[in-house]
Amino acid sequence: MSKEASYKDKKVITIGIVRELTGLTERQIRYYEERKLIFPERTNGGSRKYSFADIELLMDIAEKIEDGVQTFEIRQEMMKEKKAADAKLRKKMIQGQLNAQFGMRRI
Amino acid sequence: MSKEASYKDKKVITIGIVRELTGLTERQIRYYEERKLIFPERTNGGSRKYSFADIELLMDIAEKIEDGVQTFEIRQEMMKEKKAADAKLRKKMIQGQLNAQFGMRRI
DNA sequence: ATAAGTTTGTTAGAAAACCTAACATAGATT
DNA sequence: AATCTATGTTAGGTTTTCTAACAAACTTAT
Repeated sequence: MSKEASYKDKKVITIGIVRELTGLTERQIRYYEERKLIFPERTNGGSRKYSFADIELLMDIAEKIEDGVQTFEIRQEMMKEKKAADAKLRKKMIQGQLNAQFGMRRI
Repeated sequence: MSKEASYKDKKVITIGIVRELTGLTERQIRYYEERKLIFPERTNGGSRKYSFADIELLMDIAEKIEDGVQTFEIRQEMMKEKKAADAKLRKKMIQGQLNAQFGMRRI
């Protein structure tokens, strides 16, 4: 419902803090990136930067790993979810187009 | 209105990122701390950690500094604002107490 | 006008945080 | 049996942060 994702999605948190907040090791966090589950940005110097959303995602990942799910399965799930979300967004955008063209002309 | 300050108030951002987001130098950021305008937390190792709220505050401070306001004046303003906010909160808490005791007994 | 305070830059050296790459291992999968 | 997965550990190097000190340009107070 909201639009203000500014805090949640801004990549501003270094890996040490992510370690503290998630309880994961840096090794794990970097490995999940290697397995394309997570996509931090980088500083000019090359240090990783994460968002709060990333942290939540990492905690979800950790839970699944504990349940014995493998990283490539998690990745598949995530791609499915993303595909569904994208479809929903497309639909909404088309709705918006229609509204822009015809919305004001309702009798 | 809101209660979910979790993202905005969590101190998770290192000084380099704060520099990038605010345009201030690290020297300035540390100086404003010395003047008690801002209160970062610390990692175990001693590195400063800021919140998004801190960053917004720093940008307000920067604006005032540009307008020629001195740090101690800014501090005074801030203390006044805080005092007002505290009073408001106290009032609200007392309201809550009253509600807890008598709120259910409304006829 | 002199003294004192404010704000910021710069420098230096040390410590903390982060990086990649490689090797190791235990367990799961093929 | 061979491969893949997930994680630990180590090593060496780079980036980031820290404090402290000195300096300079300005402003405020005496």
